[in-house]
Amino acid sequence: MKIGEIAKAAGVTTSRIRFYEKRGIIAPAARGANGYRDYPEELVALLRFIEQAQGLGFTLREIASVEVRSGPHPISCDEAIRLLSAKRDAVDALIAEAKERMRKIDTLIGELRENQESPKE
Amino acid sequence: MKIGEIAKAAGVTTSRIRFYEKRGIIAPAARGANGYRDYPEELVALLRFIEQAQGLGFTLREIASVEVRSGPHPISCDEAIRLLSAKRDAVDALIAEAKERMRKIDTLIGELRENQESPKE
DNA sequence: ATAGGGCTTGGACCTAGGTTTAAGGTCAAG
DNA sequence: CTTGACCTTAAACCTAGGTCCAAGCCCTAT
Repeated sequence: MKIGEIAKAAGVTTSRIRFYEKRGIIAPAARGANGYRDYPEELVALLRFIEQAQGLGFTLREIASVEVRSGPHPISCDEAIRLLSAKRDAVDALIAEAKERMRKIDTLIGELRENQESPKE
Repeated sequence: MKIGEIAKAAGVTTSRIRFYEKRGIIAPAARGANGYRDYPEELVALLRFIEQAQGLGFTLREIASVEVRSGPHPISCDEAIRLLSAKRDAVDALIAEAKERMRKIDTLIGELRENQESPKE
């Protein structure tokens, strides 16, 4: 598959694919006789995985550290589980913080509303 | 308070404070006769709030939209409630997003563990 | 064979959020 | 009065994650 085809199939831009290759997030593509990049269809899954991982808050660096070493089946090792667990904890902490902040905001809103109802103080 | 003092008190760098001022995240500081920035102690709390908000995933732009207006000209009670409510909704959305993120992470971890138990297919 | 797309490269540019640096002014202590 | 710590500015630089562009090749259809 040419770069445009795989980009379309995976729903990413061609420039992004080349960017990923340049940064080592994906392996350099094989080249046809004309110099065009030639991709196996499996790369579609990988590109989707990268997007998914980014959506989960992973940096490209983190993704590369998992993906590059483990080849075509990227998400299948202890390390991936370790990284995901760490990320899970981080997201959990984020939620706790956000809830605390919301509680504070709610308190503040409540106070303001009271102020409004009894403007005299 | 001079910039170094307030920076230390708030646990941020002086360059960051100047950067915030330049970007309009905080109001321009008063200046002493020597041209030095002179800060009220309340700014410590604001700087801490900015860090907190960033920790919750808010961009500086979003933070500025609330902060700048609550600075020089005190906003009305109504407007404060409106802004806070918008913020509340944003935090709420963030929490929802984070929960979804965690759900996906848990799913992935589950799949990986299954993969581990039944190795190659 | 000529037009149009798609491909190649490198490098410039972009937003976000800062840090670092250069060149200089100020202040308090010794 | 000199030293060192602190302040001022603008501008350059940085990482992350990309996009855009120019100049030029390749392929396919008409």
